[in-house]
Order: sequence, then C-alpha cells, then structure tokens
Amino acid sequence: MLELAILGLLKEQELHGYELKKRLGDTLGPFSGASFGSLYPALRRLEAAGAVIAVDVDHATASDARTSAGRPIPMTGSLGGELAAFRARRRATAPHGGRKRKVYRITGDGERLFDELLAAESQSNDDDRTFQLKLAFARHLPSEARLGLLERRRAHLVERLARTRASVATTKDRLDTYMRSLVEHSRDVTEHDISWLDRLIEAEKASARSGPDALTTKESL
Amino acid sequence: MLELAILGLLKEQELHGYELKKRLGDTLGPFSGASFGSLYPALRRLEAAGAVIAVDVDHATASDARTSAGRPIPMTGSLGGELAAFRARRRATAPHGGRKRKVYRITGDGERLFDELLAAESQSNDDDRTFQLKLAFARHLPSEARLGLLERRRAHLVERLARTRASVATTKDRLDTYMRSLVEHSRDVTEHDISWLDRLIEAEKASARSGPDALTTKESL
DNA sequence: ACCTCGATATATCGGATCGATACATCGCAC
DNA sequence: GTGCGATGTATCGATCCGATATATCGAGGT
Repeated sequence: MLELAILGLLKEQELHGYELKKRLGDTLGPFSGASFGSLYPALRRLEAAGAVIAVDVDHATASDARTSAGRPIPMTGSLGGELAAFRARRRATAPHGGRKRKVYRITGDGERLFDELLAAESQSNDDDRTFQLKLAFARHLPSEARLGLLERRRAHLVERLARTRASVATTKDRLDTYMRSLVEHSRDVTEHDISWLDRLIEAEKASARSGPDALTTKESL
Repeated sequence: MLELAILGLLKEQELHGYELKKRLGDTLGPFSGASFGSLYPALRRLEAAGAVIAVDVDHATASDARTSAGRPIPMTGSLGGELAAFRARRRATAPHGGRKRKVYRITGDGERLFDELLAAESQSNDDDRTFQLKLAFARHLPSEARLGLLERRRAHLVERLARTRASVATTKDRLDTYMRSLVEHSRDVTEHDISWLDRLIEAEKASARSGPDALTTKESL
C-alpha cells in the first residue's frame, strides 16, 4: 500500500514527487520500498481519486510557495536554513536545480482515505511491510485500534512460529547446515519480534489506563 | 527471482505446479513468496527457455510415474505412508483428487541457469528475500562463493545500520513513540542479523581450513 | 442415491511495483 | 563555455500478487 505511505507523508506537509521519494527511503526507512515507477502512477491514482491535488510550481513563484500549514516546500537535498539565506542573497527568487515541480496537497477525501487504509485489516501476505507502515502512522489511530493492530500482528507471528516449528519437527534432519541455520535464525527473529510486540502491547494498555494519548507526543508534529 | 527457487526445488526432484507451490510455502518458508499468478508464468518462461521440460501425467499412469532419480512424484497434502498403504488397498492404482498433472523436470540448461542465478550479485533492493533464498541453496555453491555471499550481505547490513543510525541522530526527537520504537527495533534486528552472519562467516572459514565440504551434510539429500 | 463441500490441480486477469531508462533543467567545477 | 552531476517528472517492460474461473475427485451428510 504505497498510497498509505504517500498520504501519511502528505498529511504532515505537502511535497513534490522527488522529495516524497526521498522521504519514503529515509524517514520510512526500509518499511516502505518505493521507486519512481510506482510512485508517479500512485500519485496519478490518488489525484484521479480526488485524494490529493497537484499544483504546478515554477521557479518564479517557488520562493514564496507555502503550504496551507505555512510550511515552506523543501528543495530536495538542500540547504537546511543557513545556506538558504545565502542562496536568497544570490538570487532573489531562491529557485533551485531541476525543472519545475509538481506539488501535491492532501484533500479532505484524502484524509478519509488515509484513515480507511490505516484501519483496514489487510491479512495479505506482504503483511510485514504493511504492519510496519501502519505502526509508523499509529499515532493517527485511536487507542483501541492501535491495540487491535498490535494484537493481530502478534497472533500472526505466533501462527508463523507454530508453522515453522511444525515444519522443523518433520524435516529437521533432512536439512543441510545452511537451511537449518536459516530456519533457526528466522525462528529467533520471530520470537524476538513477539516479545517486542508484547512490550508495545503492555505499554499501550498502560497508557490507555492512565490518560488517553499520553504516549503520543508531538501529535501534530 | 522465482526462477531460482523453482530450479532449486526441481534440482532435487521433479514436481508438478501445485506441489511446487506447497513447497515454496513450506520448505522455503517465508523466504520466497509465491502465488499461482507468478508460479505458472514462471514455469512457462522456464519451459520456453529450455530450462525445464513439462510432461503430462494422467491418472492411469500416475501410480507408477517415477522420476529419473527413481523418486515417486508426491501427491500433494497426502498421506504420509501409513495412510498411503490403506489407500493402495482401496484402489490399486493409487490415483488421487484433482485433474491430470503436469510434471516439470529440470534440464542441463536449467542446471546451468540455476548456477548462474545463484552466483549472480544482485545488489537489487529486494535483497532480503534474495539473500535468504540463495543461502537456502548455498550447498550448491563453492566455498569461496558462499563466503562472498555472506560477506556481501554483511556489508549491506552494516551500511543499512549506518544509514539508520544517521537518520536517527538527526530526527530522533521529532519521532513519536511508535516511530522511535519501530526504528530502534529495526536497528536491533539488523545488529542481531550481523552477529548471526559473523557466526556463519567464521564457521565457513573454519570449514574451508579443515577439509572442504565438511559442512555440507546430506549433499545429495 | 444424491449432492454439496473441500482438496487437488491448472490457468488467466488486472493491478501494483520495480529497475532501467529517457527527458529536461539548473549549479558548479574545470 | 562546456560538460558533469544533482534535481525533477515521466514511461516502459517485466514480474509478482490476489482473486477468480475451471475441472475432477473423495468424503460425508441426508
């Protein structure tokens, strides 16, 4: 679900494609692969669905293009502030490398779509990626939905562990060293994941008891 | 690289599509996703490339269909032995549910293609899956190639870890609880992976010193 | 005797994603 | 000044997935 990742980023700040790609690789780390070949089609889909609106920004107007949230549209890879001042002196309308950009802003429908995608119980097979992505945006979920997400994930991992153990029990001695090491390592990782989830679940329950939203700091960035 | 997984399984025993799918889900566990929508096209590609040959097997001849290796073609999901005897009593030519099967056998070209795919340095982004798959078939690699595979993987993870740490250092306090927990857990898992690889690398070097192929038990199953 | 259900088995379709590539435009170094 | 690298948008072909269609058989209920 690339749409979810895109909407989640646009929720905080409107961005153009190239910068969006950068953040999908950095902020969302390896939780969400992305490439231009999937990003631009996804943006077109979202635009067609009315979830985002695209605005062309050329160099002349780029300098004072500001989002509805009053946040300047970042120029990728660029100049965190001090350097920007220098740039501004050099050329009044601080343009930048590259051609004209297309800035995407999330709409009301987009916000609703985001909530829907985030709350969906996907049960699909690429669940690893999907879970991590949803957890990354868990602050936008109500507490009981967060708990449900964590517990569904836990159940999924427990079931995976059971299947792995069953498979190991029947074919153990037929496996060569590498297969065995792989399976055992995979089992360890899954167990580690489960105990991590247990910690998250307990923390979530604790925060639900003592005042809602105590965990979600920097709620609106 | 579904082809690699398919060829690796067919290398040990000729199989039909349904059983192949089962094994891609069981034996290769979560190391190699697979679905009919990708499996059958992949088999067609391999057949077109001359890497495998397909033989139709109907119910009349199914009972004594045996591979060139003298191994019976398994009937999926079925009767691990005791039950098979009962079935055999009930109906002489132990046919089975389902329609006629198409059994695939690897060719010489297929073996060469397998070696090629296994030795390829993919550097691609879905490297997690690819590495695990290659390690699962590492017994088919010469020792130095195995070592190369492990060390390339280690370097990849070390680099990922560095990027994660850098990202955390710059954006740490801007992350909410869930993002932070996710990133930290991801970091822990990567570190765990690296130390696991270190153990594998050391074992590999040790086995290279004291007699080649000392590690690969059950070489030919 | 019939008949539905589930397992076995092959196959295709549409959609999502990827890697590679093409293209444009600017800043900067030489 | 000119060529290189970063910025930026876009598309192509291939692959993979989930859902679905089709077919055949055994098991079990009624």
